[in-house]
Amino acid sequence: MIKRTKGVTISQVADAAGVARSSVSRAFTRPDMLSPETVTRIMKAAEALGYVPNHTARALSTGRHGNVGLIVPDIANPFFPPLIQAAQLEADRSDFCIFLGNTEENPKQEDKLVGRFAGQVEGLVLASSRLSDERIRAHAGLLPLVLINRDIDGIPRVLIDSGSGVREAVEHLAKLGHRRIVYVSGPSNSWSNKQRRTAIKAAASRLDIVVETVPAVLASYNSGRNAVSAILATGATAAVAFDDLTAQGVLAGLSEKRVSVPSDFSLIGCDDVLGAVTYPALTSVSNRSTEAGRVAVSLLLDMLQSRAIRDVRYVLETHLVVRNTTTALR
Amino acid sequence: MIKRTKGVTISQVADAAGVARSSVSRAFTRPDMLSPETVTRIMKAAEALGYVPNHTARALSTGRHGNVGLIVPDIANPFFPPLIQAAQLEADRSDFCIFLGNTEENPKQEDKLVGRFAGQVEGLVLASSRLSDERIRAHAGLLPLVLINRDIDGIPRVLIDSGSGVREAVEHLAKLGHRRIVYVSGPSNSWSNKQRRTAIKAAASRLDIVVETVPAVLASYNSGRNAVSAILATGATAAVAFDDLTAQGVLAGLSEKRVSVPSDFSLIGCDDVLGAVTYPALTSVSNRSTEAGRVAVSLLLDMLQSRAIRDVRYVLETHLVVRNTTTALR
DNA sequence: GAGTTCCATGCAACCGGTTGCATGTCAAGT
DNA sequence: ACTTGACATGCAACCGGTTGCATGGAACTC
Repeated sequence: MIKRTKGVTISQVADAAGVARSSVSRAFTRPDMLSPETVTRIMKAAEALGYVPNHTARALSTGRHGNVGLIVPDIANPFFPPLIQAAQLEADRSDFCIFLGNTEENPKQEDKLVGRFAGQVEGLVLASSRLSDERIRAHAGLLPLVLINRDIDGIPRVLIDSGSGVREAVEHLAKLGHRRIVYVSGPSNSWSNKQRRTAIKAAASRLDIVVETVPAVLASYNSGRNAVSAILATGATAAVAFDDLTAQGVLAGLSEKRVSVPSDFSLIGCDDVLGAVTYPALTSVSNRSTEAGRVAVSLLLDMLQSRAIRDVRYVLETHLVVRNTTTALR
Repeated sequence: MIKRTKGVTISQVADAAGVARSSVSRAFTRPDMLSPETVTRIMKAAEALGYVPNHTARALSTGRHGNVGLIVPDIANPFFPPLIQAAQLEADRSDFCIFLGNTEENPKQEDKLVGRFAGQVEGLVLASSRLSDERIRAHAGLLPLVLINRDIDGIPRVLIDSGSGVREAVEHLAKLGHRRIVYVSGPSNSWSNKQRRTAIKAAASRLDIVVETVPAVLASYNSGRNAVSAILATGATAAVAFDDLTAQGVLAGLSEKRVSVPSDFSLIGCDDVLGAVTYPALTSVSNRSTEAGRVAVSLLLDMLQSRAIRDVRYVLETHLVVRNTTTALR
């Protein structure tokens, strides 16, 4: 059986060291205000008693608890773990802790989480939020907010411009001789999906390539797989998928239909989350999710410091990473 | 520019409703103690002012803040996201929030995070902790702790018994005619790695199969890929890898050496995190990470309720999921 | 040696809730 | 009509820190 030791308070330390509570407090927060001897005496007493400042009490009186929240739609989507990791690391550098929320792609759940987090975090990062602009604006009125992959005026945001990479993807396919391609689209309410579809169409029309869109409903392996018949029906010779997961599903679906990649069909993913880890290595549009997570948290911490909200719009460009699922048309 | 509204306090609501602060407090926490009319009057006033109870203040006086911590060694390892997701969901059901910590496989960082979390969480789940038994015991003395994939007497723990699945894997290979196999091992300080290696050796010796161990240092794609030469040098016809990531690396390495899977070589992964999402579909040992996350949090919440620590040892069995990377020896 | 500064420390109010106990009111019991 | 009890509400202490201001003594000035 393990017994719990309960908290040592500042008063106990003060008694032990023969000083006032305020001095103990200052020994920990502003030691320069005290004489060095007093500080060491207090520290010794604190050490001996095993004193640890109570985070909650400190938060109550200062109003700063050193926590930030991070809300993502789906942790299981491989796009997010690196983002979360980077956010965590960045927060850690400033001794902040991260509250993590997963919304299951559900705006109601997202609203609920924001509410639960508000009050225990100093600020919030919303990644790929599924909330309406109005809801986001409303939340931003209550606490500092930074968005990732949502573009709302007046709210600091970090945008991964997959457009630039997608453009390269189309150019790459054009150079390989493909004239008819498919875009396997993702969730219709996703900002990234709109961005990618728009970029593809623009690039294709510029290069005189025909694009058809096949919807994959969700960004998932199975949707990609189920989309294969529709993809082949278009007569296209190459496809760009909304993300790597979808692409991987398409890959599997094609292989089941004995269409081999890349000799019979070229395929490009987005986000580059699986490309380097699977076989055949997927040609994909790089994502900058790590930077996005880092920058978003760093921006948020800046806001907390300066107490001012600047209208930042931080754009991260992406590029095509060519691997082994694309080849020249014979 | 967005301006922040600052907190409405219980006193303001009390004034507005013409009652004492304590009544407002009770209206929110124990409405049964008040007359229904008073409650509605208070609620109306609160609503009008936009009052939201201050979580921190409440936590300070009650000692309960409704947060639990979850610490994992590597979010980017696909084993963990489903675990985190399930933990989150379970916490959510009881209106708890999750603090997430990522240790980068570093015990120092883990220790630091535990320290930072303690004091703002009511309890902690340590998944695949890299800490020593002593450190874990020490932490368990300070706050309620539940372990995942660490087996320490006296501390509640959830164990994923990959042994059972690994045994099935060896039996499967034996049935296919393989007599000489390789275990591509993972991090040496990992509990799961020990468990898997032990299970393989036991099963193999029982079935009269030769096992050689090839280390892959880290559980990663590249380590697996680099291990291929050593694997082939053993003359084995099949391999079981520490996890799916490693297996995927081995797959890539084999393919580079023109060894095709499964016709020339059979390969089995562990954790089943990629098998269903890549091509060719990887035969793998199922993981139960979702259940593990859910059960661990549920156990922790139970502990918090009853304030008692039971010595729970919850074991989740695993099974082999046969897909397309294993075949009979010709 | 008296006046002025400056520094180290203590005092006490405050952050925003919760809760044990006291008080007052009203209805039921006899 | 008087007691008794139940119930609704208020009072004030408390959770564990932080911080503006007051104080006292030492050093410094002239």
